[in-house]
Amino acid sequence: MQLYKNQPLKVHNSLTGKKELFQPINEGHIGMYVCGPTVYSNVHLGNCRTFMSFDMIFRYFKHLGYKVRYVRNITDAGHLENDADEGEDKIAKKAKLEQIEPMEVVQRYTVDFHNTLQKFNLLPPSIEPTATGHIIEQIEIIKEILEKGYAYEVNGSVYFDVEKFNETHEYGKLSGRKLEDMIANTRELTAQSEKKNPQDFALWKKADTHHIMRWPSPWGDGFPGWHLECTAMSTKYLGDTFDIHGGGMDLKFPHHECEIAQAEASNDQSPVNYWLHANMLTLNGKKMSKSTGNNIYPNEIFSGENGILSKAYTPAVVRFFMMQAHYTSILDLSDEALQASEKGYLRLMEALSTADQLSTGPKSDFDVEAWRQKCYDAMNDDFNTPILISHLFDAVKHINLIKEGMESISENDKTVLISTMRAFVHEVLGIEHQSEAKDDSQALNGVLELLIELRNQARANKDFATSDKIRDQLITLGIQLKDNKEGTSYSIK
RNA sequence: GGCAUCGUGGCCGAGUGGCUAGGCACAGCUCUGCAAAAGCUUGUACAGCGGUUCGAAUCCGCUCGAUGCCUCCA
Repeated sequence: MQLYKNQPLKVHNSLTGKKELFQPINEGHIGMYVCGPTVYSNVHLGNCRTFMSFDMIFRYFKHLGYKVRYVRNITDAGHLENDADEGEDKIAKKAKLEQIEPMEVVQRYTVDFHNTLQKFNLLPPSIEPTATGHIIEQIEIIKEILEKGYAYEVNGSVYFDVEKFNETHEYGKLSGRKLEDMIANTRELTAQSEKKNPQDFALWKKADTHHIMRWPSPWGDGFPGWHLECTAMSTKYLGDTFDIHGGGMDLKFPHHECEIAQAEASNDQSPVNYWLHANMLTLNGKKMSKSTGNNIYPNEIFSGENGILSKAYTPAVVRFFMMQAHYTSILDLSDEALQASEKGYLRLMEALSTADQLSTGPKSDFDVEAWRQKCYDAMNDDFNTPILISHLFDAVKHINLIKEGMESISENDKTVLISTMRAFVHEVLGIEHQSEAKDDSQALNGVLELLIELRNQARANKDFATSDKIRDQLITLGIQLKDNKEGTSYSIK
């Protein structure tokens, strides 16, 4: 029996603003689309948070036994830089700036994107389609929308007619906006545009003579509008209506609003049942953004080379830090917060390895089954990872108590405890034990055994100068000696 | 200006009508040659002002403040 059958899951649906019981269109199967990055520069940490949140969601679905088709696109064309007429896409601009091919830009930053996500232990999506690989599909959708009368062509560009669409549909339902309000608010400026209304958005843009990224179309050479690719790729791989669409909060309007409009205009059905939005990561209380310069790159955190943090943090620590906040909450990154997370992370990892060595008794002093269900309850409540983690720490406490001989656990409960801990920490949260000085374990282990023996001899001889020297020197190397009743062990940070 | 979200103890961060989330830091205790690690114990916080209620941090209103979107952004 699949887990999902007895673990009812609630998700916060941005479309209704409510937590709803999640029910996939096809039992046991989930189609999920998440807006991926535009690959015109390195991913910053804020991007990573969003993808990490959906990675956790993807992982939990899989853990529950669902078969998930997870589509996350790569935007390698089409995002307009400026308004209307001077429209130029970011990738073309960057390519011109660096005097290289647009596809070189795309390649470089796609590789960076994959490398970074891999460090953060993100699972690859099932399909990672590119915008440039789906130009034909996008053109087809434009044709459909034109046929239905929700778009118009001007000088080789095609625009979506928002006002017309709004007569029969509800533009703004996702972001809680009303078209009348928007019109009332934009009366100033924005004249001399090709668009009938400022709210209209491009489905296809004419490429001027020196525009490098261009494709032929029924309306002349040009390139697709930036909302269209997601409609094309999501419906192609997941169907006209699919279960989940995710993305960053900042994409809610206009991007996702436009996706809904395009899909409804072309095939008259609401494309998505559950819209999920991940909230922003802030730095010094401000949103991280490439354009304002308020950002930090993942590699700067891993290396410690940045002007913001006091030290380096491993990807696992950063991931744990992010998992300690709910995905729908704004999270502020700071050195203090990362330090606190690092300690908590180490304690959790430590408990995970001591759990294996726990000796068992005839009965358990703690209700492992009830605890296990609490972990599921937390995740079933809109993927509440902070609560899950609080329960994991509850288990940490018991593990340590059992180790100290103050509580006991039965063989069976121990097995459940360990497998549940592992499942949630590794499988669902995607947190692995990463330590910097790990790989040379064989030799290092022997050396440490020797040092521990020498130290204990010194202690026996009351030569504390020597024993303390060994202990203190090791701690500066990140190796912690731990004296228990059974002897001395160590852990590497 | 419009729309939206939010304001929780020293810090981070859950929760949401009555039943002290959790992490980190701090303090005391146990352990220790001294420590560290680990364990135990302690913290009555919910922006302000009104209102609803037997009861609100949690619901409603207002005020103040923050953030996001309204132009490309995860």
